[in-house]
This record gives sequence, C-alpha cells and structure tokens, in this order.
Amino acid sequence: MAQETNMQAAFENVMAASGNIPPKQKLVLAASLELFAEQGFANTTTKEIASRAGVAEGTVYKRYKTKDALLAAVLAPYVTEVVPAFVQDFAKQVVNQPYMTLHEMLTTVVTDRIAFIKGNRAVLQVLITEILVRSDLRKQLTPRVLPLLQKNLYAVLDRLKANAELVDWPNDRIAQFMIGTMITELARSIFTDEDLDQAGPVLLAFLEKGLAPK
Amino acid sequence: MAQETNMQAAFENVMAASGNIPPKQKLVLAASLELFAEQGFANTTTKEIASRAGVAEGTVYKRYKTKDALLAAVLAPYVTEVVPAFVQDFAKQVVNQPYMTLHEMLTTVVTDRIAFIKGNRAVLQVLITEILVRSDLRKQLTPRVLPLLQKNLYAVLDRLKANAELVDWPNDRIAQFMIGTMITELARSIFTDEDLDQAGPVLLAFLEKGLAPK
DNA sequence: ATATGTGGTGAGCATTCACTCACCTATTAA
DNA sequence: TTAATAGGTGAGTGAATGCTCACCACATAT
Repeated sequence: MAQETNMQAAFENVMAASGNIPPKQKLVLAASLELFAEQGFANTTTKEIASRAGVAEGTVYKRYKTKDALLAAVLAPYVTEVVPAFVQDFAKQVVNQPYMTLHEMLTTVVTDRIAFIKGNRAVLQVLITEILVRSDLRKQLTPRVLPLLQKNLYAVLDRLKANAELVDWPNDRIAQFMIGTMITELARSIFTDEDLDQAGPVLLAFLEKGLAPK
Repeated sequence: MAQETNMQAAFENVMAASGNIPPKQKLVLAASLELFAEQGFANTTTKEIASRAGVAEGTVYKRYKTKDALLAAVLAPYVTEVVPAFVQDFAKQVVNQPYMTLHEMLTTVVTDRIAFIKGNRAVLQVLITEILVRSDLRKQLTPRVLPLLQKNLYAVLDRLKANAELVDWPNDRIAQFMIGTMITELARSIFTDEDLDQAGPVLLAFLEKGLAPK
C-alpha cells in the first residue's frame, strides 16, 4: 500500500540523515532509546548506556555533550521529520481526493497509524512519557504539531462535515478522538505485549460509528 | 446525584484514613503530589519536597523511610481504596438494574469519571507516568484492577450485548474504548489547562454511537 | 616522515542527592 | 518530678552520577 511505502520512506530519511554518524554513535543512540523505553530517561545512567552500547562512557559524550542532548537526539528526528512527513503524507493521500468518504479516510488513518505504532513503540513510549513529565517539551511540541493538523487534517474534516458525512463537532474534538483511539491501542500493546495485527478493523469500526453524523 | 456523593465518600475515606497523620506529614504528602505531578517523581528532590512543605528534610523521612515509600504513600490510597471503591460504586448503580440501557450506563460512567478526573488530575497524571516508566508497577496494578473490571463492568456489558444494545466485541476491547476515551479527556486537560465542564455530552455521544450495535 | 583531525577510552572529578543521626521540644505516662 | 514517647530539625555523609580530560589509535593530508 502506498501509505506504508511513504511511511517507510520517512524512516529511511531519518536513517539516511544519520548516515554521517559513526557506527559506535549509532550504537549509543540505539542503546539510549532502548533503555529510555525500558526504564525511563531519568532512571537511566550514562554508564548503563555505554555498557549496553559496548563503548566507553567518554564515547557517549563525544558527540552529545549532555544527557539531555542525547534525549533530544533520539526524539528530535521523530518530532521534526517523521511526524511531519507522516502528516503531510496523509495529506497527499486524502486532501486532494474530494470524493473520499469518511470510511475511506479512516481506513487510511487507521492502517497508517497502526503500522506507525508497530514500528515505533519504543520512541512513542519515550515521547509520551517525557511529554507528561516535561512541560517545556509540551510547549515546544504543540506549535509544531498543531498547525500541521490544522492545515492537513482539519480541511478534510470540514469537507466531510459539509457533505454530512461526519458529525458536526469542533475539529479539535474529532482529532482528540481519532488520535486518542489510536493511542489506546499503543497503551494496550504496552500492557499486554500483544501484537497489533488484529486491531485494525475494530478501531476502524469504532471510530467510524462514533464519528458518523447523528 | 448519587454517584457523585458516593465518589466523594471514597475521597473522604482516604482523608479519614490519613486522620492519624500529623499535620506536617500531610503537608509533606501534599507537596510530594504537587511536585511529582509538576516535574515527575525522578526529577523531584527530597529537599524540594521539604522546602515546599515548609518542613525540615528530616521530617520527610520520619514517617516514610525512602523516597519510593513516599511515592507509594501518595499513590497507594488511590490504587487500593479510591479506584476499587469507584468501580464497586459503579457496580451498585449499574449491575443491579437489569433494565438499564446503554445510554443510561454510559451517562453514569461518563458523568462519574469526568468528576473523578476533575478531582484527581494530579494523582492520575503521576500514576499514568509511573505506570509507563515502571514495569513493576504495571505488573502490580494489573491483577488488582482487571478482576474488578471483570466482575463489575463485564457483567453489564454481557447483558447489554445479550439485549442487542451493545456492539458484539470482546469485553476488553469495549473497556479499552470506554476508559481510553475518558483518558483522552485527561490528556486534553493536561495540554490545554481548560476545564472539563463542557466535555460530558460529546464524550457520551461519541461512546454511545461508537459502541452501538451494527 | 610529519602533522592534523576524528573517533574512542576510562580513570577521575565535582556535585548532587537520598538518607542518617544526634539533638531539641512537647506531650503524655508513671 | 521524672521518664518515655513521638514529632521535628538540619548539618553531615557516603554513594552515585553526569561530565571532563589527558591520552591513544588510526586515517588522511602535507
């Protein structure tokens, strides 16, 4: 499917952007992400990171001057590249197709996002945790994500509402339910460690019914 | 409304149980909760707690021997008292009323939970954050909450399904959507700092439509 | 050959922080 | 009056941890 291909392209962009990074530094990044997801950022020591990456502690600090910079380096590509690419990708698929139905749109969103969650459980878990803990990160992220939603998603929602295909609620509420429902699936996978393959149709049906006009 | 009264009773139980606690220790608990919610558990020092509570650092350790014990003391009453009382309270209202419709049940749940979220934003934020970070807490909590849901909520769901009032999905999926949708409202309030007063009807409508039979 | 730069190392430093302890005060018990 | 107990204090401590730095290895340029 086209959306999956494009999403993978977003990943590969990140990987390509980290092409200049020497191999041991990649190990450091990978170990950081793993440990942050397992134990949380604050409960992870740089010594642990070094040991899991199989490098000396000095190596951890060679490129990333502080532990915070390391967290930023792990999350930044997702915030500045993957998520925007993801949203704009969605836009390309959906915005320019004026006859797309609610069902078709939700199918796209759900399919896409489930694949995304599957491929990024660890990063997403770290990101959500740190968003809850660090109010500065919250304030940094909001102006980056909100306009993207407004310019891409909201236009589609307005059109569907005009066609009486979508319930007449404020766009932020509808986005809340769409994104929130997807995140319940992430939460489920964190709790149960179960795979997400079966989830698609149910999530889709729940959203489609819940967001149908009255 | 009856459910709100009962829920307040649950709060008061906690407060009453902490009746033996000397006043300065209550200040310590209150300051801990505030700071944990603002900065996260790991980013909060015992010196900060002491200073916000207006006591000496030794006082913090008089009753609670470790910082972890302090976190437990803050969360425990909610895990062992408030949440179970809350669920069983729900049971009393709903389980024994065989003619209750989906609409009535969801009204109860949504009304109740919104009030609960409003009154417990801080604790819930700390609880969710720590659940994401500490896998041990996750494993400790699951066997305490799951049976409660199964014995109380699931019975009602089964009956509604039998009456063809509720969509025929597994109970855990339905619970996921119910709880998840409520949590999206908590997330919204964390992001926007907006009050939750207006949310009730929309959440209710979304759930009711989403969970209606096909 | 020499110099320069990049990536890597790990012992060690400075600081922070959870936690302790000897002491104080006040209330209750004997 | 004395003893005992409980709550409170804050300077002090040891361990942990983020971070540095002098040094090494190797490649490329001069």
